[in-house]
Amino acid sequence: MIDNHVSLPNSTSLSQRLHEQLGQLIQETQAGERLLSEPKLAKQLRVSRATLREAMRTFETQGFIHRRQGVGTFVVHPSGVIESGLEILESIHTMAQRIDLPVEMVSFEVGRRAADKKEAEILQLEPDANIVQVSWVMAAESRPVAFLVDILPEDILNAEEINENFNGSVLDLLARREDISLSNSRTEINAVAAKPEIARALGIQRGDVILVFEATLYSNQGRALDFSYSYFLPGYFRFHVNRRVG
Amino acid sequence: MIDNHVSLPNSTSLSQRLHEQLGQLIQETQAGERLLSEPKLAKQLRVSRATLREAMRTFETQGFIHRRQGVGTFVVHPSGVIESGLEILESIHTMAQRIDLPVEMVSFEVGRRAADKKEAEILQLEPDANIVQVSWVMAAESRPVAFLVDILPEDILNAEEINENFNGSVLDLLARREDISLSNSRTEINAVAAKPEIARALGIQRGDVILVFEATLYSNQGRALDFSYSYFLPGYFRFHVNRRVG
DNA sequence: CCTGTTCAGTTGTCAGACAACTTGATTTTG
DNA sequence: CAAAATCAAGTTGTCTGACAACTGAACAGG
Repeated sequence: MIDNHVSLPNSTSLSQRLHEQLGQLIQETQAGERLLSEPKLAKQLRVSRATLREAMRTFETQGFIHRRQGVGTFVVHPSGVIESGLEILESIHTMAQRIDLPVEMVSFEVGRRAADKKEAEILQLEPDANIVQVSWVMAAESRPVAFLVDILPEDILNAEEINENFNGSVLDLLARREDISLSNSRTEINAVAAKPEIARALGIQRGDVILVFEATLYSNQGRALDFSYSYFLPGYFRFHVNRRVG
Repeated sequence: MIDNHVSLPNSTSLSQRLHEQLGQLIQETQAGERLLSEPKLAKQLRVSRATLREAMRTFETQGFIHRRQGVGTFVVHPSGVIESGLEILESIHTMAQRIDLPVEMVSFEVGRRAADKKEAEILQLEPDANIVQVSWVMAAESRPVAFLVDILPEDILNAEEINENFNGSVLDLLARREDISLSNSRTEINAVAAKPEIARALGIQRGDVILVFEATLYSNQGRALDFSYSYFLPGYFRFHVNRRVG
């Protein structure tokens, strides 16, 4: 057995591995069941109790386990796949792959124009600064199911770069970039009646029901990198959130 | 100065206080700014570094701070109020109060009937077990804005208890109960066209756009306590989620 | 039967230490 | 002089061992 004191290349992999192991353990444990005590679990997973507790905190924060002093740690509700809800940001493309839904990109447009007032404010730009707009329609089984629009400052991503590398997700494009580090996205959720241009893109009637996400993506430095509208045809996707009691 | 080693009544208040203090500190710090180093911050907040780090994990998990080994901890995006998104479960009633929206309960029904197949499965009941159904319409400025339906096993909450204590939220009712401890809720989000009964309740046209939440509330033991449909008239509420990059 | 006590096991918190990493200044080297 | 290598200080990541606070069950005494 390898002593965990040896100098491994660090690269955040210990936390990461631990997180995955613990997540798997929680998933394999039935709701209501107790976990091994912290000292035992720490020994078994070959980490210190402090490190284990930090990892546990992430799951507690998300409501998957519940700790009671003097009693133990209990699994609350594995409920299928952990972290497949909205709390983790992933591209629609990745999401579709995960549920084995074959999709295609049926139309694709890149434009360049001045930002309007709302866009400038959200993206923290001077008025009339230039933005790049990427929009496309995603189809499953030859049927349009989502209409995606991304709006970015021109200095983040220019039109050429998009035309070269776009594979169905601005998010994936940004994630591969070395010079920027993505952090999180604030996503507003709403239901609307389809406006004519949306209806046309999705092949539905004007006024039909649409689920829309309005999201702002931030870098680790707190800069707004991307503002997007995502219009989903109800029924093809199931979005859920795990909500903790306050 | 008081030594923090004295025996205080514990009651989870240390973690709680620390969480609030840290949350406030993060909110007061501009996006991109660095926090004090962990040893300094721990000394200032009068907790050990280990405890501080656990608290920081909760904020990191939610994407509010970002830690870089060897560099420091940075605030990502305070963005107004922390934890006001969907990740925290609160009643519509509480939510309305928080944004100073005066609301009233314009209709209210309690019924008792056998569970259908879907309900029995979700609530983990035998088929044809009895359930209690509570439904009501919430109005703001004399206009219906939401239609709420709660479905509970009869042994959790009986009709009499509801008639006595209902103040506009089954969640608040359950939260006050000593014999059960709430944990989390899995909430599915969708957009639908209003069915006739919903349209009637909300005073809109059949087929109008409605935002609907389908939620299952779980206890700490992993039991499903409540299954609910919440129909929201778009525009009166703003729901958002903070999504971490995976 | 009921009540209070004890005890083992659990999570909560602490202090101090070292490892790994980053950054910028300093020194060395070509 | 310029570039590369080294160093130093400061930061987060992790470990160890310890004690406090709490819970639940077993136990003793009424």
